[in-house]
Amino acid sequence: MPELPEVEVSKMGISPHLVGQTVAKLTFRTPKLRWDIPQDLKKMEGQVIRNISRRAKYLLIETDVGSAIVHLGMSGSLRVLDAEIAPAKHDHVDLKLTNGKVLRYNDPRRFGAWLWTEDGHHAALGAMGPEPLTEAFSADYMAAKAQGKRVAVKQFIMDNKVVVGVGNIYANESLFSARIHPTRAAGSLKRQEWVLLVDEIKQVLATAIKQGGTTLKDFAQADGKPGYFAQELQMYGKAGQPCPDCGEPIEEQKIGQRNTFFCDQCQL
DNA sequence: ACTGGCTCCTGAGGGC
DNA sequence: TGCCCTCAGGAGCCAG
Repeated sequence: MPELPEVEVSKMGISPHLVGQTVAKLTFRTPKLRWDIPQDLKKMEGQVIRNISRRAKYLLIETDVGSAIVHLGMSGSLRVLDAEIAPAKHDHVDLKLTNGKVLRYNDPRRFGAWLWTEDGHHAALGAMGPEPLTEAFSADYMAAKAQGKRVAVKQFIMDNKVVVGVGNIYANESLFSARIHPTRAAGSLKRQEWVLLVDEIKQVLATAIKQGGTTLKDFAQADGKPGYFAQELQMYGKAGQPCPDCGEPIEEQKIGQRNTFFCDQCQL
């Protein structure tokens, strides 16, 4: 399940292979992923890739005539390969370069997306909260935004309109690190608790990106598993196991259709 | 304006 | 060994 760190690591992994290269051909082996794949993407053919950028969990492959907007969904991955290598199962998109390489998109569950924008705008990119690793994502911002909200704090920090890029795994982990109970109403957190939580979210995301950075060769996490950060996880997927802090069994509960792991003793 | 629930898809994993 | 059933999960969309 690519979360923001995985997307960032993917960006760092593919950028050196793509930027400055010319697109030879785009091939789609499925008409749709999460949404229909727009034929306009073929306008990239013959264009030079100027830059790869990231907004939330979307990657933008930028050319002078427009940009491909790529989302990895929960099982998507990007690899740069020799173009002669035959596509495998679930290899849905090829972006072939004139230098004999191909950017290949694999996505078993097809929750991902390839979209097209000519002016940098797209409905998928609209109405999003700040990036978590910028100063705009602060305790003051969150305290103000959460005022009067009764929604569970876990759902709140996973809401892209509040802040982008905090997925289920990192929401669980950062709430434990901040010792805040996931079912608390977002509006009930004291300012000091936002200070702690915001700090933990930033830290856990930054650490995960750094970990990914040490294994850049494997930037494409093709399976749905947590990946390189797995050994760092304290809560996620550990129901029944002892809390690393107090030893009480870790609880599991659905919050907003999402599996949630927490320690009833430590998280208040 | 808020909030909760549904939906897409397929592989993995549990039960028998 | 193998089949069948259930479920996870990002995020847009819809209904109440």
